[in-house]
Amino acid sequence: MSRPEPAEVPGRRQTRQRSAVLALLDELEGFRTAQDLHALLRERGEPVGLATVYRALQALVDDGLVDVLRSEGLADGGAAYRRCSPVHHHHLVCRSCGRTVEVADPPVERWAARVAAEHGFADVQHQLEVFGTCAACAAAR
Amino acid sequence: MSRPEPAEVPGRRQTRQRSAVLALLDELEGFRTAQDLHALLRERGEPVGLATVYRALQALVDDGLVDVLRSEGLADGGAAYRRCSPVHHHHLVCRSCGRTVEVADPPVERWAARVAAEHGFADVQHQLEVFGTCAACAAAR
DNA sequence: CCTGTTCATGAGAATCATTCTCGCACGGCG
DNA sequence: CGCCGTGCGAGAATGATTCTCATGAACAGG
Ligand SMILES: [Zn+2]
Ligand SMILES: [Zn+2]
Ligand SMILES: [Zn+2]
Ligand SMILES: [Zn+2]
Repeated sequence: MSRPEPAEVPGRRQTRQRSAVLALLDELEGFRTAQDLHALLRERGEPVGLATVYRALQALVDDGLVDVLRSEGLADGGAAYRRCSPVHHHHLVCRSCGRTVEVADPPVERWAARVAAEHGFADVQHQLEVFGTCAACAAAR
Repeated sequence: MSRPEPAEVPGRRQTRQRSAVLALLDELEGFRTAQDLHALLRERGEPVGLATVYRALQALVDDGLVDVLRSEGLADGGAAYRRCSPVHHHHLVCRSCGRTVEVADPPVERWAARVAAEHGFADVQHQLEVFGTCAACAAAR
């Protein structure tokens, strides 16, 4: 279905490893840790060094093609990555399988800016994530 | 001024170290890392083992007396802790000094529940933090 | 107050995700 | 085809947090 692959960013070389990481992320529905991705690539016969996976993910995050989640909602103690749309959005994440839905909430955007201004804060950013158990996982237990 | 110290939770022993950690948190305005707190206690002549600081903080978080922030907004790679009120709230945090204001946003509470329900998610939780530069830090640069 | 049981402490080792080091391979370009 | 600079990978290094385990303190009962 979705295979837009605007994976071309000037200054970055296109290598087998980087393409493999992005291709894998394109197929997965939810957030996955770097180590998960590394293991999956290895299983598929696309051997990529762990350090390279981290580097590729970092580059993708910098280029805005991938979102990173550090909250404790998922993964015991590691960051999780997901191929996301480049427009501002938030996530509704399944705690047990990682399945994720991108959601937008215009009201919270304004609210964050307003409350920050009221308290004299500048340079405002916000971070909003919703965690839960998806229907499939709820049924499977 | 504020010295309510409801530090009594059944099943937990009251020790010098635990009291010291909570007392220190009561005086600080913003989020601090475990290692920061450890160093501060040491400077004050209240020597507490680092492992104990971690254990005390964990207990306080479990008891709902302290909030923990894992986002990358503050502290390079570590969790930060703060004495917070026990009612549900969110944070407006200064990226540079850690100063924090507790804020409430009823609308987002309803929004989170609704959007989760629409997608078949149960057991919903949410997490919202706002980061910025406070007036004092903005002036100081 | 005295005493035993139980839980907390702390120094250091262990864990674990992530990053760094550095020699080697390869992409892109002339 | 051959160069230059970047990307790769294996393993070491880092850094926060947790674990281990022997010792010491809290607290209920007597
Ligand atoms: Zn699920
Ligand atoms: Zn937003
Ligand atoms: Zn500030
Ligand atoms: Zn809320």
